[in-house]
Amino acid sequence: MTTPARSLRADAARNRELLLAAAEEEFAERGMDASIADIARRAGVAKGTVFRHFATKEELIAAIVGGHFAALTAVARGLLDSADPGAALLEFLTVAAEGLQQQDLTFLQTVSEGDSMVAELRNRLHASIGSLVERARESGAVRPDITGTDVFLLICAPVHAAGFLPDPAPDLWRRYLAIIFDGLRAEGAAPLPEPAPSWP
Amino acid sequence: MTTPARSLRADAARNRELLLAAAEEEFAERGMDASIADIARRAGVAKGTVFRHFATKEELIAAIVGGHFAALTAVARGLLDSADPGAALLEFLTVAAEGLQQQDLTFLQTVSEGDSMVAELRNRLHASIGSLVERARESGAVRPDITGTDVFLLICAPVHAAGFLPDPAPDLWRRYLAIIFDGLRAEGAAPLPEPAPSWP
Amino acid sequence: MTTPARSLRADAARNRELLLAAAEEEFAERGMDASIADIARRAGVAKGTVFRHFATKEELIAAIVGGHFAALTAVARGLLDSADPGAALLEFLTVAAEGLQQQDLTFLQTVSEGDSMVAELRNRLHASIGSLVERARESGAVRPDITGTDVFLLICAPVHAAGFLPDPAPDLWRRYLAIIFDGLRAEGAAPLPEPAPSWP
Amino acid sequence: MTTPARSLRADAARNRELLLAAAEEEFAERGMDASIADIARRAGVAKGTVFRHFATKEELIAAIVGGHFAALTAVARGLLDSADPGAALLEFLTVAAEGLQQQDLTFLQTVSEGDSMVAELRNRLHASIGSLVERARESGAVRPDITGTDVFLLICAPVHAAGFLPDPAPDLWRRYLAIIFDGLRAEGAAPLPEPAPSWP
DNA sequence: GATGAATGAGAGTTCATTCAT
DNA sequence: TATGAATGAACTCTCATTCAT
Repeated sequence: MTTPARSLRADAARNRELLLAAAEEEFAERGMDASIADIARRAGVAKGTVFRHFATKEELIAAIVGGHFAALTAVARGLLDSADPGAALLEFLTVAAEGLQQQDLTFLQTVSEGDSMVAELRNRLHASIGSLVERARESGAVRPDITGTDVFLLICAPVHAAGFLPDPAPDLWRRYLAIIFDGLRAEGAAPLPEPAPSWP
Repeated sequence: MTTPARSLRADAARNRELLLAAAEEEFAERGMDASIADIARRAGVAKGTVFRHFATKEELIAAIVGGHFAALTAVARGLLDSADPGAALLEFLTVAAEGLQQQDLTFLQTVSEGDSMVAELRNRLHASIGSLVERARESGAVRPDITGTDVFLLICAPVHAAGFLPDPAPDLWRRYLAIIFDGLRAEGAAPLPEPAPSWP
Repeated sequence: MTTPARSLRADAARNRELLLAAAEEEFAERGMDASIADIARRAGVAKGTVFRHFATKEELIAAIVGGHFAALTAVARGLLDSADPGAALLEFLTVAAEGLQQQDLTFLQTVSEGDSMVAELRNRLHASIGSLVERARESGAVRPDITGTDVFLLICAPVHAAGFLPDPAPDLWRRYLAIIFDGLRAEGAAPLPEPAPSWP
Repeated sequence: MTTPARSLRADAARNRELLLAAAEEEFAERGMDASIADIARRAGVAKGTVFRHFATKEELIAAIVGGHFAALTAVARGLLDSADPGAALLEFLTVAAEGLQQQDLTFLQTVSEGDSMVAELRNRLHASIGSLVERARESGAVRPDITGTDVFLLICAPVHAAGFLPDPAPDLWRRYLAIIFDGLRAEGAAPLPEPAPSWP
């Protein structure tokens, strides 16, 4: 009963999602060496179809990274009116790490650094985190000299640390998130060296 | 006082050093995609010379990673009889990060994971860090449930975090080292979630 | 009656044939040192296209050798119901040598020794020759102690012998085939030294 | 007590022999892919020393092939005054095949085709075989239309035929030499097709 | 005379991308 | 629109050969 024109679009949309999912898995397993051919095979489409959806490999990577940024932005915004700002910030970092936990995809960020759409989504995420941190700071949950940029830069650290082990326990990153979050609180700690970085 | 009998070997040894330095720079700038051809060009030697010194690209990477591990082991050992164990641990993490600061080379570790020489050097570094942490723990400078493995895994975190900015201030990593080190101390902090990881 | 649905495949199939022909010529002229680049150039396609059709150089060689085996098997089978078994055997050896005559490709056999498809085709050829020889033996056309394996091993000898001359007359091999075939008949000859070899 | 000048020459001569032996073994095991480096290692000398004795790889191969030709020439000449010319010819072919038996080195002949020293030695061998065959022909031991060139071209055939089996019995070639030699006699056989080849 | 470090052309192979069907 | 065959540049690695020591 769907109109043919729509069914084609639906197919295309479905292919796009299949491709993004396949690409993410493939990048997770093979790192930057994941090939377009393997991604296409995993998604069950032909190589040419990948390029119909994403003109270059970089564009595909940008879509993945941008998707993550957008999802995290939604999470951050959803936590903005939480009653406990400190707990909200911890919750945000936890959810963010859970998304990364399966495999470290941080290397994709470097590749998509120049993409303007990604830059826009990254800015939005940064802004949302900024609000989250501001509330936490005002409530005394984190040091007064911690900024949203600091938190943004530290998101991946727990998963990344655990990833240095060949077969890390699936929840090991929670241990390092706890350590780092304690470092953000650190009641009575001395002021941090180096000024907070400015956002580009 | 120089040994003239080794003049040719001296040339070869010099080339080896030139190659290691060139490779490190090239990997830093280009990531895993650094090519042997570019490394050779930067070192001022022919492509074939790279393979005379390092039979495969992986062997070259292993030499770089192993060299870093060995250097850090020496640093850790030199700090073992320091009067202030807590300061010694911080000093170690600082020197380690300084070595990484130029650029993030952590992706090389993944490649050389299977190399037995690297594994041996990594084990030695891990053991030295273990001693450093044990002393710091006994002196009350760090949480009682922090292990050498924890510290080993966190070495790269400060530099890695700063690296998410396109043009980070050269000493920005010191800010994140301070945060993480505070998390390691965290007097009166609750016990960490997740047990400390075992070393493979 | 042609299948238009396969027009693209037809192009690919044509390239495959072009490549096999070019490879055969190139191997004949240059021996084992024939390069994929030269083969591609002679076939009028890009280097990458060679690898689309044959994943490795060995696979290409296996295709050539297997093709020859299959063609010879067809010849042998076609001669099985000939009225004169001795003449049929001679005809088979003649046709086989004609196929080799252009140039000696026997060195390719060594390379493809490990390939299972080639092994299968070689076994079939061996079996067909076995039948041909059995009939010739029963009819008294060849010595009683000659086996199919003997004949299989001697197929290339006439062409190979002629090939030791720099510019052999194009039909010189017929002279050596006549000599060897006479050796197979040799009425009243003494029994052969060494038992007939077993087929692996 | 040896003069230094002579001891050096003796060393050099010894190295030359070591190299030829090592090269022959290496070519037998690895075929044309035998590398100068492996030959040098097997001979226990440095790569540069190989090139002091043989300016190019082709020169080394020429020395091997030429050595075989010279040795066979000596054998042929030694058999020239044998009482039974037919047996002498068979003995020559047997000794020649025994030299090849260890491994097939015929592919080296192709490479050294252009070398003038090899050509000279090949001509001498051809001439000696010519005398051997002439006597056998006159004595009625071989067909009247068999020439020395025919025999020259057929020398390798027995070993080559046996070599098509993966693990031929060490004396299997004797079986094929018997067949071919029977073909050379073949009393009452029809005249051979194709005229005898002329020697270049 | 012997050594082995250096050279550099060229090998097989991979892969993002294009384009005819 | 989707396909997958074709492309060609780039890669790692090999090896005969040269030459400073």
